Amino acid sequence: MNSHHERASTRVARNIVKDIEERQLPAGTKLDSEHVMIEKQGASRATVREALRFLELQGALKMKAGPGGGPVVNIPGVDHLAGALSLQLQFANATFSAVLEARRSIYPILVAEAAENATTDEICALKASLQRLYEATEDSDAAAREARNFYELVAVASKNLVLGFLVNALHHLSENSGIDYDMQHRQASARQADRILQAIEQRDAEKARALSEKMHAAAWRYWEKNAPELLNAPVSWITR
Amino acid sequence: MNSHHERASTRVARNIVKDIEERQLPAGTKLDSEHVMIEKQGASRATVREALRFLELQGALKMKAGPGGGPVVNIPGVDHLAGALSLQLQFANATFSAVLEARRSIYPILVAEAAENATTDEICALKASLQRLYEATEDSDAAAREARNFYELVAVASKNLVLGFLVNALHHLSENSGIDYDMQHRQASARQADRILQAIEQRDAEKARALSEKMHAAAWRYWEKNAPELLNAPVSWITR
DNA sequence: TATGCGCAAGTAGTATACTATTTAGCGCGT
DNA sequence: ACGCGCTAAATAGTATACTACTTGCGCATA
Repeated sequence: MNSHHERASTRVARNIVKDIEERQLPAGTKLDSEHVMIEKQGASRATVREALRFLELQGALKMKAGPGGGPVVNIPGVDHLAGALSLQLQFANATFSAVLEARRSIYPILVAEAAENATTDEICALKASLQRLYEATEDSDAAAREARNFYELVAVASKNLVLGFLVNALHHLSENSGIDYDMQHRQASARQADRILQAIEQRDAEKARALSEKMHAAAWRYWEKNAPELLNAPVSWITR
Repeated sequence: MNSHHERASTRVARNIVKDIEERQLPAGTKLDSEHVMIEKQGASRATVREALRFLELQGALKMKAGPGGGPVVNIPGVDHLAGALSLQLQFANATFSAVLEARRSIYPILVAEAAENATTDEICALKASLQRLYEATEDSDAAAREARNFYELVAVASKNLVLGFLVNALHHLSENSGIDYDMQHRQASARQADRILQAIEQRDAEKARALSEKMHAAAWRYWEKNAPELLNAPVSWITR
């Protein structure tokens, strides 16, 4: 028996999420507007809005104004998970080096699992992404974007949904550190990604893992050399 | 010019977090009360409360009523991270099998790193926890609690802060599935934990990793045999 | 007929005021 | 000295009004 009353806004938020789950509402579905929810949930407007705001910040829904507007179901991206994670890390006084360590530990696993589970289609998509990665080495922003895309494709190919989420969230976090890789590093990264992809194609999980470990070791050295102060910089909450 | 206006409540939440970060406020510190924040932030009460409610749900602060009450700085536990993660997973239509897969992938790494980095003090703490684990095999709840504690100690010993966070959040999630291990499994788990701890003590990372993989394979078989429907059950948002 | 401009309607967001609930602190009485 | 209960402070929740923004629709004009 819950002796301490659950918060009204929490209850409303849970009801909304439960409703979305039960009715299997796809992204883009219009939910009830505020005053309808006020009636259905039997809560005041402020309470309902607190719930909506929380779910919006978590990426579970978007809110749009105007006629035909209102709360709309949304599938949260990794950036929202990264936001929640970064908040926790800030309160744990974590530094970016901790984020990099976690990435260095997890990513090789993800790559190895991708080598075991990737379909030929997924390998093709990875090859296309790699091609774009080579072409984008000139532009720092474009390279970072394509690297992110490559990561996501690897995550999908690994068939390990949750692990992919976490790795991508960590990637998002380290991107947010303000690090900027130079052209030389970007080119080297692309070549390493190339070799990893070859290992994946050969279904050689061990080789892919080893290459990935080397790649992250190189990235670590890059940080140490070019931005040692960033390694000790505390993680702080990112809000998109 | 920021064309897309940042939400007032988001801005306030960010300011509060920023303040906590800059002043390095420890857990338990009383923050300004609502009406003080209303003045300082120049926002309405509803706005301030939306911000406070969000931070409360994220575990960044607690709110207490009554005199001497108000918002109090709090260090969020893994349960909050688990909550955020579960929300994301629900929207990704993830099942508990995905959570278990991720755990199976990450935990061996964590254990291996613990073998490399644990101090003798931490190994002592682990031994004590293991002892309690043996003693708690009679009681399902107590065993689950002590297993959690053991996990947390391993996470600390690994010195990999972020990885520990993630593993513990995943553990929290799988606990929340409603799984119940029988006595035989609890005893076997304790024995396996014992062997892993021995490997950690011997600084044998590879052995610890292999044992951990075996342990998770056994846990997987247990789920398949005793609760196959849970493996395919969708993860849904947990709100403590 | 097409196009652009503006008005109106509907929604999110903000502000203010009031009631209910919780609880620490204090005082009074036995 | 003990405890019962009052009170005040602070949040929780509700109600209502007002503001700002978005967008569809229609009218006027080229």
